[in-house]
Amino acid sequence: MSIAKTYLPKEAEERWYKYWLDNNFFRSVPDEREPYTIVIPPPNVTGVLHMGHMLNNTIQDVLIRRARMKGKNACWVPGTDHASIATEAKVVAMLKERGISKKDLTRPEFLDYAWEWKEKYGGIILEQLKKLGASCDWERTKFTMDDNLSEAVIDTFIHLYKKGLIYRGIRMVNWDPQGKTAVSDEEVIRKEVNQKLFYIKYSIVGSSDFLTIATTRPETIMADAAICINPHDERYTHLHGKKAFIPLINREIPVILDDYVTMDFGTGCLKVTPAHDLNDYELGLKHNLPVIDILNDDGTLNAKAEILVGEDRFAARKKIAAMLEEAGALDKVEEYKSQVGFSERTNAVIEPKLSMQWFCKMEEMAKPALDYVLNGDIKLIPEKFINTYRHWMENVKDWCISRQLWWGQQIPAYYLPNGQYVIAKTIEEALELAKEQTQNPQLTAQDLTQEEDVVDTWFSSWLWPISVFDGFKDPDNADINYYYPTNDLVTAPEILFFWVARMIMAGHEFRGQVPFKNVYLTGIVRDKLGRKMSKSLGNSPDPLDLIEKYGADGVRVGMLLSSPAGNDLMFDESYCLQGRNFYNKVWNAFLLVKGWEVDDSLSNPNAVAINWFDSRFNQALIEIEDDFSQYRLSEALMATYKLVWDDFCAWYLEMIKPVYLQPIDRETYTKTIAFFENILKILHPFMPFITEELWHDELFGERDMLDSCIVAQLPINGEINSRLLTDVESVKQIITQVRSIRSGKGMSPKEALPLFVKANSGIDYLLYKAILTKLANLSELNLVADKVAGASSFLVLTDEFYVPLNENIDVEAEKERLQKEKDYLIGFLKSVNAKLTNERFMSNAKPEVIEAEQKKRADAEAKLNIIEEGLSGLAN
RNA sequence: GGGAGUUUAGCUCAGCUGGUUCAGAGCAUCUGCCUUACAAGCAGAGGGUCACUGGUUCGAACCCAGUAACUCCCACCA
Repeated sequence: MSIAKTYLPKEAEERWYKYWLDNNFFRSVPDEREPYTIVIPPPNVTGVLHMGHMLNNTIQDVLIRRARMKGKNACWVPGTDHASIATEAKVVAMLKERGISKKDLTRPEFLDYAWEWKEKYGGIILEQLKKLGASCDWERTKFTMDDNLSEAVIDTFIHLYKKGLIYRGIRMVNWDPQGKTAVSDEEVIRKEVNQKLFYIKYSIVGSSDFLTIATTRPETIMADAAICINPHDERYTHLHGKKAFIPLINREIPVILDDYVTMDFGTGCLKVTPAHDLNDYELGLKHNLPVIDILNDDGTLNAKAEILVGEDRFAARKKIAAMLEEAGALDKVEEYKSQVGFSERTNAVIEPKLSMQWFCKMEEMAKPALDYVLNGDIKLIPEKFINTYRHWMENVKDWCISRQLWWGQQIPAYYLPNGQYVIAKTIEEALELAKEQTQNPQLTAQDLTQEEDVVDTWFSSWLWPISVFDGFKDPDNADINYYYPTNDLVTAPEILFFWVARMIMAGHEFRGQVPFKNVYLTGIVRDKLGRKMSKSLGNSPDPLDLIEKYGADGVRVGMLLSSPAGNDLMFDESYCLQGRNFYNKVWNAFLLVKGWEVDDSLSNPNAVAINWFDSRFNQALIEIEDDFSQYRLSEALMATYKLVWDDFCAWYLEMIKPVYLQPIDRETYTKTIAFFENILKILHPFMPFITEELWHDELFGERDMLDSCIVAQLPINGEINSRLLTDVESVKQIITQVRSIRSGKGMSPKEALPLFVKANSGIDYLLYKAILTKLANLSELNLVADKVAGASSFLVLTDEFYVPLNENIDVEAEKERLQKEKDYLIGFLKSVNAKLTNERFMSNAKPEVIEAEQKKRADAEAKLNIIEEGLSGLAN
């Protein structure tokens, strides 16, 4: 059992990261080079690295490092998002632990705690990104509540208000009773939930009749304003105009008619609860019904409920069911599945709630944002998302931008004593405006109160590509002029709408330009059973553990190996293992080359191998470039993987490697090192750590330290000798065939075999004698004019190969093999001939297709000839 | 309910404008090897009714229609 050679030591990752930082590799300032810019999708400041981040940031790092190596001025701007609800919730929880209640704090006191929290825990995720090797320009790190970024939020709010795009109004909004704030439609996650459908009897006033309604929310009956039935529903029309008693509280409500009610759902009767359901609200408006809001902001029942006051809505639901049962008003209860909205940030069940909020009109801004994508100014990768994007942009609704929180940018609205308000950046400006508006010069700042609400977090992150370059305060500064529009945005499809689309709107609105040219939408990371990774399932590996186990390079390669754009990625640790094995392979190839001793007196016997690999490398490079240009990162990586593992290690190094302990000639040595350098260059974006480590070895000579990352200038249009490439493919086949014969006969690889060639194709196999001899382990290689009797044989193209063995060959088996091949060729020729004699084929097919078929026929005929000769030879 | 997407080897995926009668890759599997770079490896091998049914075509994994299964997005049926 041999002991595995070591791979990249763990401390090396930290060492090289520090080296990059110390040498300012990631630092970017505007210069005369072409810029390449990515702004990071800012992770929540409360967040810790998860697998989605790993994928996302690996992709960004590959793109940015590649651009940097190609000589562009690559700038990756990192930062975090203040995430109002999530952060405020964490701070409240922290305060609770310390025995402090948010209620007892003033706004500034609370914010002090929040900042304290942010300073303490806010940088964790960015530190984690460094472990992955992320080459961000850390000096540019931004936070969505940095002074300039917050100021930009206020300025844009005022700008949009002045433009008439922001308004205030009472609307039914999605209320998060846990965060005690409104959230936007996009922040509501609908999930199917098993519920109960309660059938409740409402007795008709002045009669023994009753109506039964079905509801999932019996706790809201106290907020009922009417019972609605379909005007065509003959079961109930006689009750129209009558009144019914709400059970338990015995309040009278009217029975009304509306087409909205579906006759065949439930009982065909609908309880109308305008305060707690959007449809009911609209129905209420239509029928002029009162709005009775029985819920407090935290989801408990208020005094208007009359009963169960102070109880939580879910507790109340259970209790009221029991009470109804006792009162004989509960007809039955059925199991029922329905969609329930949950808060994206707190996971609380969303309550539709009528409240005064601030809104941003979207329609006007959506149009140009849609056009950018439709006309290709912004490319979505993969393209299939264009449809979804279009659908959303064409049906866009106004955006509720106010949040009843403290952590965030406070809305710059100031209320006057008369209830009116003014919008201004400062209280001084507000006072001036207020005096003007009220014609009252006596007003003082004390008369004004600023709006308590803050804006939605997305109202700051939609400015991100501009605000990170300070493009609001100073719209003509050197950074924004140089870096904006940015190049690629890499993000998850789930935030296409509430982030990507809005950034495009903001880009147009505030700079008249797209914010980025390409949007690469990654897949969702799932486990290998296809389940989304989540804390509750416990199926998400800790990325830092993976890095510990497989190395950052291994994990990066693992993430990329199976993540085509837009397709979800079924993550499995075995990919990381494959990544680790890969960089270990590179490491070992390095050890091999490193161990060679050069003898300058030797001449170079490897010209063919060197020329071949040179061509092969240039060919692969074109393929890799092409994959990258189409953002096919996993394919680019796989092409690189095969080039390195198969072509370089398995074939090239085996071709040229000298016998153990023998020296190598200078030319082969130099060329091989040059190849290796190129390989390190193409590997670097994928595996920055090991390539950096190897790059600095003395094997590759003295070099300017700073050059080590900027390894540009690959021979993109290098020469490709295609004849050599195809001939070597034949040579490889010959080698495989000989090995296969050996393995089929149970012979040791050490046993050398003779090989006789009857070359019909014109390939000069003597050119490849050294390679064939070495890799196929031949005792001799001879060209012959005639068939060799009694030998194992095989065909490559139309060339015949004979391996005489000591034992006699099995004539019958050989006959059978040849016969099989003959049958195949005959069938094949039949099909080719069928085409070539088909008039329609000849007249419809493209000339090059016909030509190809003709060549196929000629080749097959030649082969058939050889096989027939072989067969007749055996017959004798 | 509306829209989009997927279905190719055990697994994850390629397959560009339709053009071989072995439909490709990586991983996994099987067999043989501790051959002095690498057992985290080397050599060899096996593995597929391209979801199903029809159609168009000289020719279909690819185009069209239908069916089935799965996934995602959007949507107010209590």
